[in-house]
Amino acid sequence: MATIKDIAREAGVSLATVSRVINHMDNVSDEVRERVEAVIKRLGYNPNNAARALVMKKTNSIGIVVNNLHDPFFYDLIRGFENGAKNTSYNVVFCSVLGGDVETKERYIKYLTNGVVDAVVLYGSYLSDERIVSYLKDSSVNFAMIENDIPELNCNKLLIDNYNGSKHAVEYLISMGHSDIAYICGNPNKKVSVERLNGYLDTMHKYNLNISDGYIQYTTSSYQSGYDKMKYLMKLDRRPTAVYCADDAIASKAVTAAMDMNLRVPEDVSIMGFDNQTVLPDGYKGPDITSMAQPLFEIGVDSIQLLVNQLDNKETGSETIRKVYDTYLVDKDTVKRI
Amino acid sequence: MATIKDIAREAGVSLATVSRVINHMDNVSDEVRERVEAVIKRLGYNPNNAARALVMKKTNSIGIVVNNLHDPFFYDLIRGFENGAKNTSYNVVFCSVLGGDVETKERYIKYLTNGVVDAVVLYGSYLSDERIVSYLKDSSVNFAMIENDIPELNCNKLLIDNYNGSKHAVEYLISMGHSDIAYICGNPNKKVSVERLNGYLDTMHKYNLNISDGYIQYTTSSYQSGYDKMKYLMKLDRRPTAVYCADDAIASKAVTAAMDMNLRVPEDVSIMGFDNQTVLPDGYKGPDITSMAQPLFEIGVDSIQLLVNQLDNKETGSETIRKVYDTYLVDKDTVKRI
DNA sequence: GCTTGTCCTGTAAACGCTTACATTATAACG
DNA sequence: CGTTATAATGTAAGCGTTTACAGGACAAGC
Repeated sequence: MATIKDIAREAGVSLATVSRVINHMDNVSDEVRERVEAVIKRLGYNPNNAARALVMKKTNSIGIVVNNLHDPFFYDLIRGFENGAKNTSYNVVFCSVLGGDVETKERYIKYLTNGVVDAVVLYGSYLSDERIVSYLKDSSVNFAMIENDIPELNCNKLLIDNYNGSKHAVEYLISMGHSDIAYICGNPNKKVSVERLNGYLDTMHKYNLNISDGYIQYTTSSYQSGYDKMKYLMKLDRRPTAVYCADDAIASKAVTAAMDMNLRVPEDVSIMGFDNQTVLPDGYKGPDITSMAQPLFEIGVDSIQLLVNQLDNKETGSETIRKVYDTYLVDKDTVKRI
Repeated sequence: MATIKDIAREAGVSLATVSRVINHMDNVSDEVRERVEAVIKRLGYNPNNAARALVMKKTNSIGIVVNNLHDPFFYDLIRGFENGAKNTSYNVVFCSVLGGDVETKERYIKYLTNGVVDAVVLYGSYLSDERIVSYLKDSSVNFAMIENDIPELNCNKLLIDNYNGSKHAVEYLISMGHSDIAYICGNPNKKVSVERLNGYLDTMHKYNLNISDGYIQYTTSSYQSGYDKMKYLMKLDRRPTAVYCADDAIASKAVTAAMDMNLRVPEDVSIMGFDNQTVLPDGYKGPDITSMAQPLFEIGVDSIQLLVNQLDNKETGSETIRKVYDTYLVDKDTVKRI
């Protein structure tokens, strides 16, 4: 690989002059500029980013860390990131933490934040790990956390109003005439699950609706056990007329379970989900699921552009933002009025 | 951010000693090691990767460049990359080129290959762009190209046998009693489309089957126009009994089109795809598509591990490999014997 | 006691770049 | 013609590491 030194020698100028040409500074004579550019072209020179990052303390890139990049849930979010980065001068790199493994997560965060990127977007549950939070707390790179409101962390936050989303969902079911509404909860250790659960509980209470025995089911791993929980619900003496699920992955399993029991959705049972996940794995073939949508595309775009703005305007860059996004109902084919 | 110099000062040792401790070299006395480690912990020190990369000419990371990371087509491939990287010491970063834009692609490749990663995996069509090929030709980082066989490029290649896959698909349809077999082709400027088309043509000829007028349709953008092409085919005087599609995105549109015309799949018309794409966008609700599967997960794993091996064994690392992967038939629900 | 070897530690150069500062050449001005 | 401003270029330090080499302390062997 040719270095700036090679260019300087070949062109008969100093290192500084070559650097000036590379960085398009205007205090170089046309004659010298052309000579240097010719040599750069001839030798196929490209500046070394590590060296640049070292001296400039700036990499012009942004990192994104998510838990299982392959998960179709990220479809809109990734599109958001891609579009947010378009027309900026920043390179965006994605890192995937397979299975959400904490060691790997920590490794990637440290890797990125030490001379590789200028800012990082984090998605996923980081609450559980004290080490990561305390590391982030005194890191000097800019952060944006999506869907994770860690009080002791003073960084940019892009959050979803899960509680009110849940409330909205339940109220919609009620408005459609349902009162026997069951709930299949996600992993109860996650904050998001608790928020959605609380939205369900509070709304049921608010409208004086009874939550019969067994109406609240907890999935262990969201995708798989939703199927069994749904079958359980459908066998209850007082069978719910509507089942609200903590996310669409669960809801899709619930629909499949109902169909496998020869129940029609939504004629025999209404089902609602959360996330409005347009891409579902495993060849789901039920009706499109009525769901509370998160504006993931918008959040993806916003998080990148927010960081770019902060990086480019160093003075205002110190103040972090906290934005809560509303969910919205997307009415499809799994809820019927009774 | 604390630097090695701060640690050295605080611990009362030289820079070299700190470096030795960081890199777990054994020629440091226990007493000094502990002292240095304590300071490192106290100051929350982490080594700067840019500085390291500069002096070591090694980043311990691998880059991946694909064309639209959000595309569900990449589901298995990404899982492959993730799993291939697991248990290695390399960090893997993904870069997405939105819309396959050539400028962006070049930018990302140059970014990665100049001091950011040690090796790069490329997926997608790079044939079209001379600049990128010639850049790659005299780059010093290791490359692995997936699904793109560029003769003048001496790098690792992981290829799909599209021709024989297509042959296999058509022979299967023939074995199921079909002889009026139409083909919906993908973008004919792509090599992969040509290979699959040739597989279809040669197999039809081999079995002396007539390709009626209009039986070969070309989609412009694979996802959208497949729908219209299918409708066109279904209106032909000599309506094909089977339609073989260049990929599953097209096939899913074809199935939808057939269903919208009140044709049953596979009772009224058989449809085959290519790629065995398990995750389809847009709430596809037809039957699971019989398709030729690419071993994308395996290719993902292999490409990372191949590069890791080459990087770790510098002596054998010079010889590049070229591996052609066979596709395999996955029989689902869109082909019927007649 | 001197040499030799071993173990630990320090010194300083190097990686490839940017940039503050110095220097030189040239033009402008009285 | 001397002074001064302006523009173009060069010199050298520094970014945070690693590592070849040197040096010192100490034990072992003669």
